[in-house]
Amino acid sequence: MSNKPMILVVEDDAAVRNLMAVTLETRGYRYHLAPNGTEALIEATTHQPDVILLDLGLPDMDGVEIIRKVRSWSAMPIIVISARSEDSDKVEALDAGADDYLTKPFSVDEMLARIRVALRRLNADQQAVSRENTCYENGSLRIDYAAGCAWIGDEEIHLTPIEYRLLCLLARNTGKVLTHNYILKEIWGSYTSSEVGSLRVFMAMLRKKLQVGGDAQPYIQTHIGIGYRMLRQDRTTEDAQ
Amino acid sequence: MSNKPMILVVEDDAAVRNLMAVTLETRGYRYHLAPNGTEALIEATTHQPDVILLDLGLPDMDGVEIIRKVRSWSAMPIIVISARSEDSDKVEALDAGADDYLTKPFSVDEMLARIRVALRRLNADQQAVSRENTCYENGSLRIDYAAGCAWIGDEEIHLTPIEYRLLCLLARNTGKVLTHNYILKEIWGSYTSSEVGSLRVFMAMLRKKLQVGGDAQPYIQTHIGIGYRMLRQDRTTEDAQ
DNA sequence: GTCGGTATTAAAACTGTATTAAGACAAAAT
DNA sequence: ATTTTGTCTTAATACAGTTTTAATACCGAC
Repeated sequence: MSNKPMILVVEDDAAVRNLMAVTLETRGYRYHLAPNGTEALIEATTHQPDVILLDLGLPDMDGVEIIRKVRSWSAMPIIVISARSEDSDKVEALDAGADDYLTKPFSVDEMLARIRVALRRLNADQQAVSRENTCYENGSLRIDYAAGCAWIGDEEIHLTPIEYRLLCLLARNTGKVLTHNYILKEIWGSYTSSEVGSLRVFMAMLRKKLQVGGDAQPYIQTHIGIGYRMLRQDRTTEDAQ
Repeated sequence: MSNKPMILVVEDDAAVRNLMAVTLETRGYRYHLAPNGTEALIEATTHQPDVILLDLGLPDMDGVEIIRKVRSWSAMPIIVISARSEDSDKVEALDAGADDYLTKPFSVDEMLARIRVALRRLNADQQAVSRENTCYENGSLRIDYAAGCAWIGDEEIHLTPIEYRLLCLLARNTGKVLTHNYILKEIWGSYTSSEVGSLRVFMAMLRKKLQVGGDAQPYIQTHIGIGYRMLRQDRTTEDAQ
């Protein structure tokens, strides 16, 4: 399938046909139109659409016939759109091979949703592709916020919860000086003077852990009497050599 | 698939539930009944139905939630049967992963026809879909989502429903740290009733079962104070030797 | 040299975790 | 109905990792 899914619209009413065309176009679909059964079958074979939207009330051919013919050589999704709302009609079309059945008048949103169902089934695994870029990179330091892990180069560094949150806080404010009080409030919620000692211990720990594999880049800078700052390290050690 | 297709009916109204049971039985289907979301999830994993008929108005859980949860480990057909006829409800359910949407009151014949559509597609998929689409592999661990089974090497490991869903959840998020709360919400639905203690027991169980046949790869990693993570184990034990 | 603020280290206190076993519970079989 | 089988939860124990506390060494400024 190319980037945009292709929909074949089989509908004899020109007004409805055009409405569908506009709707599909604005939603990012490609489409072909067929006003009758004969052309529908030709279009279906020549353009190999991803989904067929099929009106049953066609002038030249019974809609169920079309379903059977298409089904004889293809399993492409067929969504019937029909004015007939009798159970027998639905059952007949569905048993002939249709995948879905919408009765007129129908909601455009519902139709689009059912098209998405058909497309989703076509390539079930393609939906997982859209993955956010949740990574932070700085020098050879990399943080994957989604995974909740950090690496120096290729080596993962194990961080305790407080260490990890501290690193994230510094990373999100790279270049900014964060005061002791601000950090304590962000990490511990509240602060007392005695807790500054803990902060220092964690900073020492972080710095030590950020030095694995001979990576001696000074990520964390001390600002005496104020707080700490994460420095931007654009060149990695690999690049520098 | 065995001789008779298995349908899971999720419906809180006992009268409707029984009506469905009778209908399905006379048409030659096997069935299981679930009056709420929690039991629905258990049934879905234990009996591996061919189709789920899902009422959205359940007492304990939002129906769309159930769709999402089931979709996280299975592609089994889900036909929603709901009293809500709003477009937005339909779109939400369909986009969450439902395959079809029927509004009450509905025709029994139409329902049966739409079940046949789902079953027909299931058969087609099972012939067409290759193993890679439905299988997860990591080291010598293999999960077949379609079959609902897991293996270490050539040895199948028997998993209880919760264990299986837990493993799938971890597998789907290989490399990511999943928090306790997230896991509890995904598996149990709500994390107020159950406690982290149960989760720990299941994790211990899973780890033990993943160690059959001298395969001592550490698949599941603990992140203290946070949660768990499934590690990628690219080299299998066979390859390593 | 002394002083304020800081880095580093080690051990104590604490919290969270693995594991086991026993009891509760539900489904299937007799 | 009753037993059997299997699963899930709860509770108890020992254990590991994390965080804090405290003690010592450091560095620059005055």
